[in-house]
Amino acid sequence: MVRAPCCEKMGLKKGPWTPEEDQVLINYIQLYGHGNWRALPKQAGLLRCGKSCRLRWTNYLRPDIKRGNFSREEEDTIIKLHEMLGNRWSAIAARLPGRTDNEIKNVWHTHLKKRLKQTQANPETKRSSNNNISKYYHDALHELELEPVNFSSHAKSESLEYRAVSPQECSSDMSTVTMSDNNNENKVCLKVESPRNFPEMDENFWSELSTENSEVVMSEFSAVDGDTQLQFQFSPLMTMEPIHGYGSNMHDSMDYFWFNLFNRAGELTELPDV
DNA sequence: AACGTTGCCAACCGCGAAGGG
DNA sequence: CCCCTTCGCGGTTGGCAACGT
Repeated sequence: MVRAPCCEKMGLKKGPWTPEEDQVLINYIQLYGHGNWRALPKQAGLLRCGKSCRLRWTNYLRPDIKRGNFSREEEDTIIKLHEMLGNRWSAIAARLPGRTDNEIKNVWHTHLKKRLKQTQANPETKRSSNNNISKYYHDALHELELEPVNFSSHAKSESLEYRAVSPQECSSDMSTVTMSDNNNENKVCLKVESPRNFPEMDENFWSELSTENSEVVMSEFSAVDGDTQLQFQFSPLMTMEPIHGYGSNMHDSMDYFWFNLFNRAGELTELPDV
């Protein structure tokens, strides 16, 4: 394939944008939108390539962009999401309203990598981050108007800190959790009757969840009378240990997992109308 | 004050995916 | 299918400002 000529050879401008150029781009997009980035600069009267215009708009001029320093909560979210998603900056940005992938990437390389190193060297900081996971999980639930799943903590053995919660122990509004030891390879099997109104998720969601940095394998998924039944298999706890200090016990792992689950569910329910 | 170094961030580059013809 | 264009993503760079010597 023949690559398109670069901007300079076409006599197009490169480098920092001037306020005048910004205004031209904003005015044009407000009037006509940005259906075709390649054609846009010519139509708008800008001596830029379409790619440069797109970048300027998506990373800087878009009206919904949040400027200014990242809050501690945003930084914590980035660290958590980076654990789950790796260098998928656009996927991380999709979960941080008003922040761009470029901005998040910069923050990661300039601040958070360092902070994470310090965090891993300091167990006390690690503990406070764990509390944030729980917070995000509950925030996500609240946003989706879902009831929290009732996990009851109980040290049944060294490797298992949750016990089964009988329906009698839960109020009628609560979800129920049943748990059984799966004799097969020391795995723990957890069956969850999900909260009401649990969002519908497609195959991609589940395949991504079970294969990517995740120690959780979904073994069954079915919808019964409008309710969703989920069954997950958890690897032995020792395999959760390497995840940067999370999952050192079952409680952390469950928070981690539910945060992951509901955060993604939230995103899927907020897909824009086509 | 002058110079070198480091940190930061906007912008660029190149690749791969998606999609239309 | 294949070819080509367009778009989006992640890695990298360049220039500026702050800081150190």
